[in-house]
Amino acid sequence: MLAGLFERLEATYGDLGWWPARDAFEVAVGAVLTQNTAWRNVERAMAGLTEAGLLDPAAMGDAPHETLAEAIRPAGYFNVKTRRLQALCAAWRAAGGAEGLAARETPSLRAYLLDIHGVGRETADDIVLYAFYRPVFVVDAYTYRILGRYGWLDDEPPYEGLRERLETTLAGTPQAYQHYHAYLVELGKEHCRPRPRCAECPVTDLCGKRGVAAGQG
DNA sequence: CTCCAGTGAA
DNA sequence: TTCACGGGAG
Repeated sequence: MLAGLFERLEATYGDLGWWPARDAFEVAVGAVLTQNTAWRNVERAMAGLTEAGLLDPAAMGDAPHETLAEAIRPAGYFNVKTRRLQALCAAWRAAGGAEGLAARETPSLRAYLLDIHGVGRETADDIVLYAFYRPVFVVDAYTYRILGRYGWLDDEPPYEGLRERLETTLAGTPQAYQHYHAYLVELGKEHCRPRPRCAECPVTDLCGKRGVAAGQG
């Protein structure tokens, strides 16, 4: 019963205030910047972009590599992320901006985003869910780790299969999926870490692998 | 599987 | 000092 897990997480965390952004483009930029990067550092990079006047598809897309790289430096991987952001800008403009993208059906939107250099499945689904409010469960490393320990995963199902299975099981609204993903990230950071801290975990009584020796989970 | 890279907590 | 980070490409 996954529903029970998410009910408990909702009771524990409520609204975590995800995803802080002013518009769809800002969500997409944040999604690229946060790849394997702490959100704290993404906030600094976003501030750098605002300060440099680059938080805009045209300005960012036309900026010199060095200029953009310098602005996003705190987020790390600044050279690869600069190329990815500029690929994002090119695709964003070619699609007719946020309006053009919003006009697409969800499968078409996902496919279009996945075609962009630097936009993988999780980044695409972040954008689809948080920028365009489509009902998509964002699967990430936390999802595999938490649900695996929880005892809900058979072994290690492929991304798409797991995503569809979760969406079928939960049948949630976009808002529900926005919260669910935030809950798993929070739980994964605070308790269900690589080395689990089960002692103060809010869902330990529901977990199939509670009491597992810390070190290998 | 290996880079990419800065930042703060443990 | 190591570890971990709202991952993805080559």
